[in-house]
Amino acid sequence: MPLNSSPRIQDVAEATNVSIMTVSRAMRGVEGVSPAKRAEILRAAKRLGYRPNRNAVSLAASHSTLIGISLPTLFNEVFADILDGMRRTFDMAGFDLVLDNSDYDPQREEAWVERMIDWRPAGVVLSGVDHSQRVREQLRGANIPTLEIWDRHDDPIDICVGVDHEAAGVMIGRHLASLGYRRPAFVGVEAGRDPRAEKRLAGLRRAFADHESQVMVRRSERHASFEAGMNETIALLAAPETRPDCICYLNDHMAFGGMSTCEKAGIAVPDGMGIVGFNGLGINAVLAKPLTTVLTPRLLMGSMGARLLLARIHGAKVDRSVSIPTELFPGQTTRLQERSQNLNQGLGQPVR
Amino acid sequence: MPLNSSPRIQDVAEATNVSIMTVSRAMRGVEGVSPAKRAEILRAAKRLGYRPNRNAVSLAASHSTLIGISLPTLFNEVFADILDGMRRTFDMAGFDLVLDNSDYDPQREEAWVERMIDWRPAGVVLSGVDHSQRVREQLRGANIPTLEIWDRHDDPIDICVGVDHEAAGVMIGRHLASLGYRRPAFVGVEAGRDPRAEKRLAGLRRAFADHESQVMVRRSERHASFEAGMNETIALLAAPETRPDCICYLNDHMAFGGMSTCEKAGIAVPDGMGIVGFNGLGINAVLAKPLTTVLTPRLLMGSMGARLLLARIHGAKVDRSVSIPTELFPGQTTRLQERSQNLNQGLGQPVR
DNA sequence: GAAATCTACGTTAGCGCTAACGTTGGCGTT
DNA sequence: AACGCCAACGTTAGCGCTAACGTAGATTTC
Repeated sequence: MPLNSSPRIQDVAEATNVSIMTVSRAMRGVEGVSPAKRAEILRAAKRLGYRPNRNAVSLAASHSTLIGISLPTLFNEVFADILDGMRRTFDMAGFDLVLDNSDYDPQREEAWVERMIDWRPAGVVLSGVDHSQRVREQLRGANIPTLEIWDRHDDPIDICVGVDHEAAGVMIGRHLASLGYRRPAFVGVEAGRDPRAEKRLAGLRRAFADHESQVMVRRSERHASFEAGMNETIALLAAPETRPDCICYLNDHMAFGGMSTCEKAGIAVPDGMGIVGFNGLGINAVLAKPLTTVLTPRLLMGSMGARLLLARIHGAKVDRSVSIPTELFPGQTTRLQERSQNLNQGLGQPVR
Repeated sequence: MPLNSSPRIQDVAEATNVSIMTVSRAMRGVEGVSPAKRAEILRAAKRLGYRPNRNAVSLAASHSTLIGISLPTLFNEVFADILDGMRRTFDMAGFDLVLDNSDYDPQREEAWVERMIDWRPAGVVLSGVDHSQRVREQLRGANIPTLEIWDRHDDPIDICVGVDHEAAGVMIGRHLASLGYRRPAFVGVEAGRDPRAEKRLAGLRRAFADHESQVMVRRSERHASFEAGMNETIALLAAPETRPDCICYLNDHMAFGGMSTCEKAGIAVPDGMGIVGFNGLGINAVLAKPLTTVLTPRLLMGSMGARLLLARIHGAKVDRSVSIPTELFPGQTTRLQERSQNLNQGLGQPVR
């Protein structure tokens, strides 16, 4: 063994007087080695500090133990949670994670998928289900187990685990409508930058269509932050005649920014204005007035997705599309119960 | 070329009637190929959809284009920022990132470093400078370019880029002392879980030693969250006789939890209690009463670290240890100027 | 008790690429 | 004309490992 170079399988073979194939079998726990010899080989390997070169293993096996993961961003607690949920599972199974952040840019994702395939990864994880045709073709063509996570779809590239965002939007809309809100607004980011948010907006519109209410929409050109929530809310409040009576935000951070803005402007939350966030982020646990939001079980989604992808990698038959239920969390930023329309109009007559 | 298998260099060589070595040179942009032939080869490669198998490249070259990155967690905005700062730089240079989260556990880090070395990575990034002796030996022994980021050290494993946390602690302490605070407290997490925080505490103690003030310390057993900040603050306020007059938190999130707790308890911030966070996190931009905190340029640190590591990988001579300056941000959670001790004691005499 | 079977190995032939060195032919030099 | 030189290729020998097949001796089968 040359100086300053790690030991190879050959070195272990020589140290134990067996062929390198026997060492290979012993190291991998494959059958065909007597228990005594296996123990001796493992001891020698440990003594010499031998560890298989993963590049060589990957080449010989025609695929690596890398899992490629593409998420839009890690600034978003949602994706950090999902990643964490997956990490433990993949780690325990001996896979290493190659991470990319697409910054919500499909072209970046496409370029990265191509590069990732060059590693012959054991699997690939993409966020959401909206991907370029080329990405779909490449992954299917290369026959790489692929998990789409966070959103759901009836025809995933391979398998998917996620939330039904349109249904969540409907749930929010019905809740608001049942509390008597009738002038809804939605604050998100530029169309295409977050397809999930657009689906929730579609659900919201569907729910309010029953009440013949239009949904006002504002989209920030920046990312979905506290500040963006403030700015768009200021814009929504500018014209009193078109002022909404409730605002649904893309997430809790924006919603918090929006709520602060309303209160600074002297608008009472939840009576003058209903505020709804999304995701149930950490911040909500310490707000004096917790946000009404939708809880999304992200860690669970991550670990479930990872386990499913592992099963798929090992050739098991798994569900193609798994839907994760969400839950509406009624905070103090929406009314507790319907405020009578009549009272609202000052008629002074109780309804019912 | 077999069905359902990607083209190899051989296929391109046959399509263009040259040896595979010429294709290899053309693809890599290495000299020794005429411009005409190079163009023809690249055209054929594109047409066939040929892309070099990275596992084979890595094996033949005896090292991969992977960069291993170990961060404690991504829930912490700090590390998400640092990662993002590095990502762009590495991405543009054609490196792929293998990510691990150690959860602040040195043993996990050690195990991961060992596994990472099996990939013969082009470089490794670790967070902080506190690593087991074995990690240091392994990385130095394998001669892998290694960047330690976020903290600084005079004898890094290889190179380091970070903040001088003890100096930051001193800066905070002097600021508080200059404003007349004399009963400081520090709220962090269990010792060993965040060595940087301990260094800041040491700096804080050093600054207050000049005023013969002891620093009260509380450490949460949970992670540095809003809630943990609340809980430890409640504990600090429990005994009125030992109540501090200012509290430094491990980060802005904890500080926000602490500030909310004080105000709920009827303690005026900043007069009755000074509150200092750390890092200048996103939340601070939207708080009604911005926290006094220390701004740490994390994106800059990430991209600078990445550029330095790249230079190191390419064999350039670089500084072993780079210190990044921090800046104290005076928010509204510490007094604006010294409140006279005399006035404080009701003597009614102006000082000086 | 001879054939069939099994256990515990070894041998051969790659996986797909690159470093290092070899070869060829055209060109300038004297 | 003889030589050296260089650009533009090709050839050889791996990188470190595994799949697939081969084989010797022990064990079982009927």
